[in-house]
Amino acid sequence: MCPAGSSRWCPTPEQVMILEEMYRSGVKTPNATQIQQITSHLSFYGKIEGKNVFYWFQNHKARERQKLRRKLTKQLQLQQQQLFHHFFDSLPSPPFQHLSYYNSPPPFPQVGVHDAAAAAKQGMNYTWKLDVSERMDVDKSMMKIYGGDLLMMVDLSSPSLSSPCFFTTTTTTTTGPPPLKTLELFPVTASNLKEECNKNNNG
Amino acid sequence: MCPAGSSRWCPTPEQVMILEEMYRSGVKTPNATQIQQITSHLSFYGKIEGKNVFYWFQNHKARERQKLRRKLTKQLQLQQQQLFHHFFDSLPSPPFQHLSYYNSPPPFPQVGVHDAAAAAKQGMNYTWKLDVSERMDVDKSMMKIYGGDLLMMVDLSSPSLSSPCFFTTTTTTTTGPPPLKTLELFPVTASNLKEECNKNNNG
DNA sequence: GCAAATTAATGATTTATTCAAG
DNA sequence: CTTGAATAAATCATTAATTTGC
Repeated sequence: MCPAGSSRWCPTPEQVMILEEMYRSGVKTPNATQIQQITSHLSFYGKIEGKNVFYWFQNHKARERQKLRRKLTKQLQLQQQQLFHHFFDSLPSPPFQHLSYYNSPPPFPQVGVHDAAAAAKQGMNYTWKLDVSERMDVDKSMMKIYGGDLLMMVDLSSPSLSSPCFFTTTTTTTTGPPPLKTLELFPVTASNLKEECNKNNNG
Repeated sequence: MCPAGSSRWCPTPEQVMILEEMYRSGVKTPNATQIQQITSHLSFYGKIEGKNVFYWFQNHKARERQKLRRKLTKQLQLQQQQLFHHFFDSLPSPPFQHLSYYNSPPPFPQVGVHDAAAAAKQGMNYTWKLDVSERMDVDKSMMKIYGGDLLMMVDLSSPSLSSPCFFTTTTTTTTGPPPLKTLELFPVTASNLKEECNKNNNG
C-alpha cells in the first residue's frame, strides 16, 4: 500500500496488471497520445497521471533490457572463460605462459590489461605462433575487399564490453612454406577504430 | 538458433552484442582491415565470415537511420494533429502560455484534421475531456519530454466501438474557481494502441 | 509475533547518445 | 559544427519485502 502523503505514485495491482498486459502485447514506447489514453483508462483504478505512465514504460522497458543483457553477459563470460581455456590449451609452445596472465578472465584484476597496454606501447612485442590456415575460409570477393589482411584476434577486455578491446594482428610474414604465422599483440581501442573509421571516411 | 545447413549467417547473441557495442562506440563503416579484425574476433563466438560483418554494419546503419526517420515522421504527424488546437482557441489559454509549442503555428495542414473536423460537424460525439488544471502539474522534465505537446493530444484514428476495452477520462468535476474545460475521449482499443506502436516502432 | 535493520524493487531524475537539419 | 528532439542508460530516492534478534 501507499502512504497517504506519498511523494510518488503507487500503482494499484490493477494498474500494474493492465500496464504489463499492454507491454506484453506490444506497447513499448507509447507516444503522448497513447500515454494520455492509457492514463485516462487507468485513472479508473486509482490516482495516476501521464508522467507516471510515461515513466513506467521507460523503466519497464529499460529493466527488461537490463535483465536480458545481464543474462547474455553471464553467458558471454562463461563462454569466454571456456574459449580462453580451450584456446590456450591448444597453444603449442611455452611463450604463452606470460600471455595467459593478461588474457585471464574476470578473476584477474584489470591491472594486467593495463600492463599489457603499457608494454605494447613501449614497443614490447608479445608474439607467438599460430596456424591461421584455418581462418583462410574468407571467400574470394571478400579477399578483394579486404586487401588480403588476415588477422587473429584475442579479446583481452574485461567482461564489460565498454572496456578497451585488444586486437592481435599478423605481422604479415606472408608467403612461405611454413604454415605458421606470427601474430603480434597490440592494443586497439574502440576510439582507435572510430578514429580510423572517420579518417578513412572523411579524411 | 540456426538451421544446420542454413545458407545464411545466424549471429549468436554474443556476436550481436559485440557488434552493437562496436557500432555504439563509433564503428559505423569499418574498412577492410577493421572488418577482418572484427571477423576474427567474433569467430570465437561462432561461425562468421567477413562479408557477414560487412553486411551487418551496412544493414545496421541503414536501419538505424530508417528508425530515426520514422520517428521524425511520427513526430511531424503528431505536430500536425495539433492543428486541432485551432478548434479550441476559446479554451482558457493563459495557463498554457508557457508551453512553448502550444502557440507555435503547426507546420502544415493535413488530412486528419479535416477528417476529424468533418466528423465532429456531423455530430459524431468525439468529445473529449481534459482537466486543464490537472495537467498543469506537469513539471519541467515532462515538458522536455513531451516537447510541450502533452496537452490537447488527440488521436484521430477511428474508434472501434466493438472493442471491449474503452478508455475513459477522469470526470473531474472539481469545484475550482475556473470552470474546467473538459474534453471527452473516445474509446481506443488495446489493439489500436499496439498497432500504432508497432507502426511507429517497427513498421 | 513484531519491529528495527537490511535488501530488493521500482518510481523519478539526470546525463549521454543518436541522428539529421540548419 | 552546432543544435533540436527523442530516448536509452545511469543514477538517485523512496517504498516493499525480507531478515534478524528479541
